[in-house]
Amino acid sequence: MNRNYSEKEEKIARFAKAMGHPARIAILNFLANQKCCFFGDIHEELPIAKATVSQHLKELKDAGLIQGEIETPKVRYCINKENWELARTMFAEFFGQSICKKGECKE
Amino acid sequence: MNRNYSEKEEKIARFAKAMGHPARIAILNFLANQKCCFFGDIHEELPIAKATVSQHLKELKDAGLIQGEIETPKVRYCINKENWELARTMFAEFFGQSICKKGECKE
DNA sequence: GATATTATTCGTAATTTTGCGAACAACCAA
DNA sequence: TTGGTTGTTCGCAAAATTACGAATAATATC
Repeated sequence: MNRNYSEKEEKIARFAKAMGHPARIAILNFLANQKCCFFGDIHEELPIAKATVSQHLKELKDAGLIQGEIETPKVRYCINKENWELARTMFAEFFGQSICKKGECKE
Repeated sequence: MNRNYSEKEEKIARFAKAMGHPARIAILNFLANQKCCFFGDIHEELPIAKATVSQHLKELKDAGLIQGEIETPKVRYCINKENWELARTMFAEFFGQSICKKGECKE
């Protein structure tokens, strides 16, 4: 047992964890395509109770991937563009790592 | 409450969930850079017990991101290149979605 | 056969996640 | 003031996740 996790590792894991549920992926898809973004519209799209939708939205918000603002009596949700870009970059870099670049992988 | 989740949504969520822990990100980083890939080497890199490492490896394997083969008495782990590519593509597509392309997002 | 090496599996505990309905809060309208 | 609409929060239950040490399996070596 040796090193701890780097901040980068923690960060990408945080994003990934937030994306680790189909409902949250569906929400992000929905918001990314901007078919409007009130809570009710999101809820309508999903096969789960509103309390559960609210919970998923909170997790996405806590992870920084979305943001919400009150437009009484509704709440408008949107992608957090800054962090969306950050996540895009981090995942691209992560998967962009060259495999076996040193030819150490036998096969 | 309306539609169910698409297979694509389920799939990307599955990948994301597997990546949703710093230890598993660290493992993937390690393997992607091929500093060798025996269980012991991976365990050495991480601040957790071997039983826990084994569990994380199992989850990554179940998600399809890695594969392992026995080279008695050791076990060699590697990135599953096919699914790694699939994941790379899916995440790129996911984040590549244009935001507010229809100009519906006020701000 | 006895022992050493390597990694998985078992059993267990603590915590987190997921999900729901009911209750609540905030505001507007009648 | 009494409702009506919209979402969040509360309280709870079931299931999954994370973690560990001990036990086990599989194979080599003495």
